[in-house]
Amino acid sequence: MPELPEVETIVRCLRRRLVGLEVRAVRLDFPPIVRNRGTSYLQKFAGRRVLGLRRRGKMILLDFSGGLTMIFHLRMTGQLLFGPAAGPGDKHTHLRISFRTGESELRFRDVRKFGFIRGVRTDRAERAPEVRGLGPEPLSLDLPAFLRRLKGRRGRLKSLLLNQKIIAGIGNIYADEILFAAGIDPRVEISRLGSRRMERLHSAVQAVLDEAVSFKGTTVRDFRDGDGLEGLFQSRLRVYGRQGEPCPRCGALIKRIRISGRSSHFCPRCQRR
DNA sequence: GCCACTGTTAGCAT
DNA sequence: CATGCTAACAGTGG
Repeated sequence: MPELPEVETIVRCLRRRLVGLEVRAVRLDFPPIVRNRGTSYLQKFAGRRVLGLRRRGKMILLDFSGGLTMIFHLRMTGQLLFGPAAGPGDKHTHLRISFRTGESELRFRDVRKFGFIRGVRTDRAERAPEVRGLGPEPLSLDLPAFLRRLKGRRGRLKSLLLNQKIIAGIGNIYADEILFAAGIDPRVEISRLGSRRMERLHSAVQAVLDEAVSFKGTTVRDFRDGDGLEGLFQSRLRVYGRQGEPCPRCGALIKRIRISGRSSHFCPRCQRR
């Protein structure tokens, strides 16, 4: 669930809470979420200060003094929460980091356990296996660079938007919203897109993601920011989850179909092949 | 109880 | 290499 706007929201929230804090202890309750070969790697973070937080696609990079970085991916149900340490916590909290000042701790929760953590040297963070293959950031991608990324690709447009190697950070919700904003059918073959529609697509990517970030992301079910608060964008969704409701533009009923295994929502009248 | 469904992506097949 | 399908897990709703 956390796509670019949700991850950006978490990063901005936690930056205010964590920067400057010194780690007291790292406790790991479910070792398989750590991708390092030895899970004891995370113990190296004790005694270090948080220098900053970054986002890359849907990944969160937490930089510590001494040149170490903790990389998080929340996948579908992961949460990164900062708050008062509460006893043993619930069974879905897999990692907790306590700090020398204050009673609050940072917790990594993940009901489905798809998310992961990897500790790396900061100077090698970009080369971590999960970060290395990511495409560029959509919000700093100008039109010519965007067109070059799409050139020579095949398949359905929606699958391309979801491909993190082409552009990093777009997931199922925003792919649908972007295609609605651009007025393009999600099933369209990429090769059939003319330059007019490529331009519309490019501006829709930026407009939708920008707006979703300003509304602090979308909470369908699990998403929370670093303080545990829900996003505000769910009421602004135009098509995602709105099958059977009238299109906000033309009134036709929103359809829901399956495209390469993912549910896809679109307006059959506004969005053209 | 059982089955279908869920926002991601690694790994495998084609 | 590029693209497409599925499993990994746990919970929810019909």
